[in-house]
Amino acid sequence: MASSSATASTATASTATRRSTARKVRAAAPDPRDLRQQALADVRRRSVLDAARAVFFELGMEKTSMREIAQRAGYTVGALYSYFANKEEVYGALLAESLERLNARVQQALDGHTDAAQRVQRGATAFFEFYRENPRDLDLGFYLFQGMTPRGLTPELNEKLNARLRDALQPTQQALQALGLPGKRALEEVTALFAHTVGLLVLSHTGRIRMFKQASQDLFDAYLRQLLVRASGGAKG
Amino acid sequence: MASSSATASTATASTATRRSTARKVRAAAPDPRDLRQQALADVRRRSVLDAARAVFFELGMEKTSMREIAQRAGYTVGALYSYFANKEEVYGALLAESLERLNARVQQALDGHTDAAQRVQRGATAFFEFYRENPRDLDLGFYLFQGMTPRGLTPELNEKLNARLRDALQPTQQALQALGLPGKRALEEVTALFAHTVGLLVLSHTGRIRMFKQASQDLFDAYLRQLLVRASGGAKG
Amino acid sequence: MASSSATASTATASTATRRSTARKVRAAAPDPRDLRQQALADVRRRSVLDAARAVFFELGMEKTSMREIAQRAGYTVGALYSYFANKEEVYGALLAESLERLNARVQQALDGHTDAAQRVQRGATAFFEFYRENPRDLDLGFYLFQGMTPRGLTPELNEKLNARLRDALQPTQQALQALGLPGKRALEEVTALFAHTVGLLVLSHTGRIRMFKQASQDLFDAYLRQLLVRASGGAKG
Amino acid sequence: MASSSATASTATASTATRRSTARKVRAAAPDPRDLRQQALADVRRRSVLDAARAVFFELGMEKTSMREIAQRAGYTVGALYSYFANKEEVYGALLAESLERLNARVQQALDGHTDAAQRVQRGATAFFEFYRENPRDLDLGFYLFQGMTPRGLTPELNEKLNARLRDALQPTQQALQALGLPGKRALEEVTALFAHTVGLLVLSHTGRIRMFKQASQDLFDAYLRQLLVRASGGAKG
DNA sequence: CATGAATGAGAGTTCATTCAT
DNA sequence: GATGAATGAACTCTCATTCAT
Repeated sequence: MASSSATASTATASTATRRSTARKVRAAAPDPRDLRQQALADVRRRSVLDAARAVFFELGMEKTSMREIAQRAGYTVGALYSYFANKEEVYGALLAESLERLNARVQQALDGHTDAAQRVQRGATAFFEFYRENPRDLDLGFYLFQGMTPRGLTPELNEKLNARLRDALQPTQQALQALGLPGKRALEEVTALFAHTVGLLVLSHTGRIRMFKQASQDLFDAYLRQLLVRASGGAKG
Repeated sequence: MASSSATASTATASTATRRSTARKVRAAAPDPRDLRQQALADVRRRSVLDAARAVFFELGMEKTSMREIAQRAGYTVGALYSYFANKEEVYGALLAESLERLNARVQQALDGHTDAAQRVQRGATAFFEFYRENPRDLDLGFYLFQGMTPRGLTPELNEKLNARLRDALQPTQQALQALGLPGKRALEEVTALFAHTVGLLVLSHTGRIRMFKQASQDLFDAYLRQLLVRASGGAKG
Repeated sequence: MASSSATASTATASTATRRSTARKVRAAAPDPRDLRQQALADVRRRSVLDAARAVFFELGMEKTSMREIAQRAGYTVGALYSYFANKEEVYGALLAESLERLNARVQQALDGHTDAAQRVQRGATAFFEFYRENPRDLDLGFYLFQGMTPRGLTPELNEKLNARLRDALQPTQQALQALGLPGKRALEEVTALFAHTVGLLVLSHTGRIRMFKQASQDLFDAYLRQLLVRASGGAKG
Repeated sequence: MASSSATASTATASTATRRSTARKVRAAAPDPRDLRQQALADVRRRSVLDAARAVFFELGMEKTSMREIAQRAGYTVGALYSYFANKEEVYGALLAESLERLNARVQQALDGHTDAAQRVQRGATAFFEFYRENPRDLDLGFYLFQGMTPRGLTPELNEKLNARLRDALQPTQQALQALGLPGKRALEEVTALFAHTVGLLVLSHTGRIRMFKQASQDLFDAYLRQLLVRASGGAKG
């Protein structure tokens, strides 16, 4: 499974960015006291993140401030900076979380289904619906790549997030191959599917689709039907 | 052509938003002095808009401030408020302008071409390329519908902008009908095309497409090819 | 009548403050063209004042701006400065007007009444009710003496306004004398009456009287009754 | 005494308005460090208030700005917002303070005096003199109820301030009852006294009393004398 | 006389971030 | 690790007033 190793990646990264934590480098025999500290820190970091998500989902990007997050989390402003180097690291962590939820949703949709066509259908739909139902998660992704300063999105973080995004689409890609599409074609189709999905969501989210008196769900279904026709027929594209 | 009359609409509206202009109502015989005043005002408003566009294209949405625009335009901050009631009205005007450029580009691409398939191909491609080449114009459209407060985007302005956007896609829609698609199907296809385009552009713009090692142009071409197959074949969708 | 000469004072003053009106000093034989100009100017000045009053009564002191007044009057901002040297002169004129209305109201209440006790009662009540019904007129008076810069309230204007205020109270004072109070005592009583009235109005206006669960009208009536007892009985105070 | 417990109320409230203080709830054993922090905070808040009062008493309401207060207090503008949520909260605190001083003054004047007539005389005079000597304290009260936006004067604060104002007049009211006036009558008289006082002060403050060539002190004394006659005689009003 | 663009100062408020304690 | 006061720069917007035309 493509995501088997990636699942843990965000968790291990969770405290890596902490500043000025003079942890002694010690290869083996982890001090139990350190472990408890670490666990505590993770719990607290998570509680900050929960607050951040709540604020962000309620008030949106513009109105989300460190003050507001701190207040909601029951911390003081300064305390946040023990867990996150800056505001954008908070967003980075939120996005990472969001991608985990996305992957979980997709996995769940596929669980127990082996038929390739069904896997395409179910995987893609889960992806689409996740974002349609949670438009703030879409915002999150956009902010990171539009508004963030370089330090907010390090190449490493970027690659990690990309990997998780690919993970969410990979089952669909593999199912397309199972249907007979060559690897290259399967990649193309999954990318196009991704783009189509994002486009529909953006237009739906901004109310731009209504202007054509169309529903995003219908359009998505139509696209998916054609994709399956192409894939099953093994069309040359 | 749907856009023939609409082209001028934004231009005449350009000074309509100015506050406290208590011009006496005079039915006929436009005072040449008034005309010159009006022209001057338009020139100045345009120069502010030019500055705004420059700042916006350079620094992006977040970093664009009234101060910055004023400085670039060679005005004081207060002076801007003679031309625009608030910051969001500036954005509104920028977006209106942008849509005019988009329409011009599409019209130009279609000019002299009568073959329906060619018109689909040229119109859609012009649309796509306009935004691919000018990603900030895409941002503009997004901002207005995500971050704007109610007063920034009045329902009237919203409808006007929507209309211009539809104008840019209508030639394609009509060409699809000319190819044999029923009206309803043509509308669906043009909406899907629009969504696909936006999706590709967003992913391309945020670098998310590279992650699949794909080029947005190729994907767009592929989508267009399929669309033409569907349209020419009169497929049931 | 105390106000006989004063009635015209504000009218003649109305255009005296205009700046840069290079009217030739000419003792006699007024040029009919000048007269017409003058009349026109007065009409326009009045229309500005009407707008100012409307704005002020609607929006209150804080929200009343030259912009707003100009807009309401159908003039541009700059034009106001042809009629008034500055904002505070507008307020001064408004207050003068207000005092004229006050005097008219008092005169009307007294009209045809010759009984001294009745004159005290009617004159004082008219005064009280004028301000109770038009609290903005009270604001006007306060602003001038609290917030105005020296240039706004010249000693001359101050004296003129004071005179009109005295005019409004003088009938009451004279009636008190007619009831038998010596001049000094009548002055004291009318001043005290004035203070009491203002106090009640201020408390009523700011909602401070409700806190004692009292109505200003009842308290005023009670005060007036005692005053009449004192005056009629010729008490020693 | 009605005000015995109320005296401390404003003091304890002094830090209650601070934002985002996420102090853990701890029933007993107040951490001495917390106490010191708290004390420090109170000292600083007080120093801001002192600066605000100084600025306000010097420049008046209109010219008092957050910038000016910050400068005088030796803080940056932003720092003020740690202590007060907005400008009007500063005024609210100033008024609360002012009312404390008023009450102290009245209490001191009454201290040790048991004769009812004397208590009326001394209590009322202390009230009058406090505001005559400190006209800015009068302004403070007026501003809050004229210019403040809703959020500046919450109903709770309003009630608290009203209560303190009543406290300052209650001794007089009770003394009037001790002199034989029924409760209702005592309330009426104290309200009328209050109104009379305010009226005299306003006129004195704005210079309108001089116009009658009267001194506010004399008028106040005369009013008080009559009041005592009424109260002692038990007149029906 | 009237215009209306422009000034320039100033308003209140918000914010991410820092740092002594 | 946590506090919370403080910074300092930034923000949008408003205003009375001036002045070339």
